[in-house]
Amino acid sequence: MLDLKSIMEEPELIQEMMKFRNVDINLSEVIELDKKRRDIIQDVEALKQERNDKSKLVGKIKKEGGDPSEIIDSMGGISDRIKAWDAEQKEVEDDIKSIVEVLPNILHESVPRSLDKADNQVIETVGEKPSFDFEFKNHLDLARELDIVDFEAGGRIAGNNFALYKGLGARLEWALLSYMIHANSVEGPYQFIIPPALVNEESFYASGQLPKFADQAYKCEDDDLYLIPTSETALLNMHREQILKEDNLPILYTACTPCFRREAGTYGADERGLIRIHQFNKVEIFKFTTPETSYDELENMLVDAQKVLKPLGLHYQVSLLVSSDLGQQAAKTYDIEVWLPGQDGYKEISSVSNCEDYQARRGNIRYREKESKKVRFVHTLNGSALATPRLMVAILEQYQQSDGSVVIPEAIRPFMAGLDRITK
RNA sequence: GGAGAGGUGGCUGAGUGGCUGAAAGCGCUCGCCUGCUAAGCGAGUAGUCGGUUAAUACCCGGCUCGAGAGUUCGAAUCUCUCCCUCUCCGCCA
Repeated sequence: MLDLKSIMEEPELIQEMMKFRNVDINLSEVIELDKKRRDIIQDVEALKQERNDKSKLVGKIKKEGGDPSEIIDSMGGISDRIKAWDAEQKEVEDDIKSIVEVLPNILHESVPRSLDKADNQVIETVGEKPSFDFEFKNHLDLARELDIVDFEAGGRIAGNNFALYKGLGARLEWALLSYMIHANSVEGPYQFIIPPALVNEESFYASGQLPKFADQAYKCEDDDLYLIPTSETALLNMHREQILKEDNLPILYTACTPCFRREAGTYGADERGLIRIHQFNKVEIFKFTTPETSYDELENMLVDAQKVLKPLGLHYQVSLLVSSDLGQQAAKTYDIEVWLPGQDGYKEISSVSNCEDYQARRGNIRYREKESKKVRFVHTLNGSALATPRLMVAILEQYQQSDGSVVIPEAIRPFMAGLDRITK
């Protein structure tokens, strides 16, 4: 959620940013509504003051044994009038909120402004494209031949675009998750969390999923709970409605959860198999920081995500996303894209973002500044480190051998009882 | 799911209609004192919105004691609904 005050102060600037985020908005309506809101507040507060003053007087007169009925008579209907104004105020505030809450975050100054995703800037390339001196296979063929992923069974159990890992496939999946958790929380500084995979409406709102992206979520109607699309949704809300101590910041968490996405209307022909499925596992890293440090922490986070990826020896690149490619919550995002031979392209395997105070404001997550003792919104950052289905695709495709087997990256072997290869 | 208890400031915890935005303690901050990383003394210490302002400094006012609705001139205190936590029982991985 954007800050209403900054909208009032510099609407042109924000409108301009929204334009580069593909959002056409005229903020003059919000400004009008806010003016109306202030007018109402002033009127209703004058009435409330009168009510309070007179009520106090009644108490005083009664205590002194007098007769307050004259004053009580003079207050006829004042509470009803207040009630009416209160309702109107709420209406105006709801109108403002309904406009502002669906606006995306502001842009950090370092974010390239473009409406064309092709302008994403590759800032780093690691490793090289593997070259095969045989006819290489895509992950679908490999998985079928090695019998490690069963889409048919997944479809039978749940539906289309649900995957089922099997045998060594399941073990590889589990090993990857263990490896990543280990990298983040044993070798890295993140505290390991296993949060609920279902969250309530408040949590879903705070993370930015509601109201705009309700149609992308699986909802349990009977309980008003939502299946998380990422553990970010859960981790953010660990501190919802709290005031943290500056001394405790930054707070660093890593979590491993299944992620659930309806992906309504997003499936393309090039995204069959494990590229885009309704349920997948992901290891997330998350930070609560002060505003002053959040961009340094973002850079650190990008390094941390690569610390997980690099030892796997995969070829990948890092991109700085342009304005129009950012998610709603993000003010700045780096994507890590791994090379997938079967796609003849790079696919996002991690996305590292600074959401600044966008989510903190929605979830009312604040901290007390040590010096000034003032209460301020924290900044929140999230990143994947990493998402497994695509990681598995990358390993299968990049590590495939001419005989159809797949070599397991060395870093993963300790998590697979030393197994070094998946064969038929 | 059933029975009972409870949800108050950073924390613990008083408070059953006006003198309570809230005792006391802890914690924290500042000052004083003390020949030493202790103790003592004093003061301060919720958030948010609006007005005012150069000011996110004062000052004035509104709101907030789990959430919402109600009774009343007036509600942390009374009534209703909902949510959550704890204890016991039941059920179940």
